[in-house]
Amino acid sequence: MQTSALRYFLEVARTGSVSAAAQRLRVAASAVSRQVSNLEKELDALLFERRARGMILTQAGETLAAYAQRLALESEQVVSEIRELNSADKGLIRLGVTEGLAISFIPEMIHAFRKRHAEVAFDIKVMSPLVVTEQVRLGSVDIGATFVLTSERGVTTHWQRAVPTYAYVASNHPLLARAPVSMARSSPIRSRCSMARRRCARSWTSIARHGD
Amino acid sequence: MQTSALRYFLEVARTGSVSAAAQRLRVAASAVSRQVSNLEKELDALLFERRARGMILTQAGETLAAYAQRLALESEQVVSEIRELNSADKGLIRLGVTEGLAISFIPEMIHAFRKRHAEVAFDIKVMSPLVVTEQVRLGSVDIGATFVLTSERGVTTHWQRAVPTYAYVASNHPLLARAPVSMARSSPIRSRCSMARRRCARSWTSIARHGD
DNA sequence: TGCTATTACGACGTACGTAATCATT
DNA sequence: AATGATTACGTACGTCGTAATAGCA
Repeated sequence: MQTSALRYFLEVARTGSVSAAAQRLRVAASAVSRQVSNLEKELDALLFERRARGMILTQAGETLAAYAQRLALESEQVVSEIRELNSADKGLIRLGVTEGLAISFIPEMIHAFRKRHAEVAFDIKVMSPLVVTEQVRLGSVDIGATFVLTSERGVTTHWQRAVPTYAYVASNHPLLARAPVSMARSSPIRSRCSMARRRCARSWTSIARHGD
Repeated sequence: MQTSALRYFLEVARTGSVSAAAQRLRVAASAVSRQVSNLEKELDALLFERRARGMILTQAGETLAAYAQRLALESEQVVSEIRELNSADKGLIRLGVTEGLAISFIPEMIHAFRKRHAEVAFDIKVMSPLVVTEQVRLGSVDIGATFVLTSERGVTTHWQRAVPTYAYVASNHPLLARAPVSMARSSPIRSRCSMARRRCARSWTSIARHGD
């Protein structure tokens, strides 16, 4: 992942000797010596003091060693992060959806998808629209489904379609007097009180994924 | 400084296109494509989604891009830090010394050294022993000279020698009654009051440099 | 003389560019 | 067709290892 010059250099800094570093790295001493030398030429600075019994870091060397050390750790970390990313998520798609979609729309979609890809599992979380976009951006979910989102940085809208939207109000609500309404039985969930369903507007349902 | 694979990858991530990245990097598109492909093989993860109009980062790609971005900045910073380190300090040696040495010991040493290397300048700062070791560790001075320092992390003692140490007291001080003393004229600096010089013990004068 | 780092040089590998090939619209 | 990514292939440059050389106790 990182350039071999820095790996060689770092090993020399650790062991204090070109030959010892070469042994650990399982390469010829000349290779190590050359890489260190190239590094010094590129940086236009001496990295080591050459002493009879080995190499001692100069100030510039100390600076570079501290950097290389940090870099080695971070790179290690990032690589393993990426590795587990695509092994853990293989066959698992995490969805973040708003309440309405979780009931009606998404289950059908998943059902259809799993007919063709039975090996894929879904993890569905229900959340508010704002949280959906946030989770998408953070990468906590792979795909978000929500109502119109004003274009958000870090989130790409990949698909959207219009769906009918309704307002549920009590049957004696004043709003019912102001426009034509289509009455309907309330859904089982809301059966405790009598409701009227009124068409309001077309709203956009969006499927969004983490992106630019 | 950093591997070209990451530079290429980062440019593709920025521009969202292999050909655009190649143009900016002034290399063939095939070279860029190959490096990205190699990176994907090495990490065993897809970094981009290939779309008709270009390349879009996957989650793994986002992770790597964030890392590569940070790395690019840090590496830039370290390189310039090292560059200015050895250009500014060329021919200038910053010394941190304690008071006594600044008067008697160091000037002679510098004088002798400059007979052979007239092009080297010295910047002498007088400070307390504790501060000397601290400044050495921080790299604020190149070389510190002080009395015995208990072994300090981050500071290497390169040279030390025994020097006679004296206590100066007023000539009528009670201490003078308790042991043999060798009287001496006070130094010009201290000529305002009459002093007696008394040998106390051998103390170690140390030359220390920033190191391990 | 023994230890270590560095340079010389031939062999191999990697990265590049040109050009042909895919894939998508 | 047109745009953009990828693959094929020959060349050039870089890196390696062996071996010779140089610097320091």
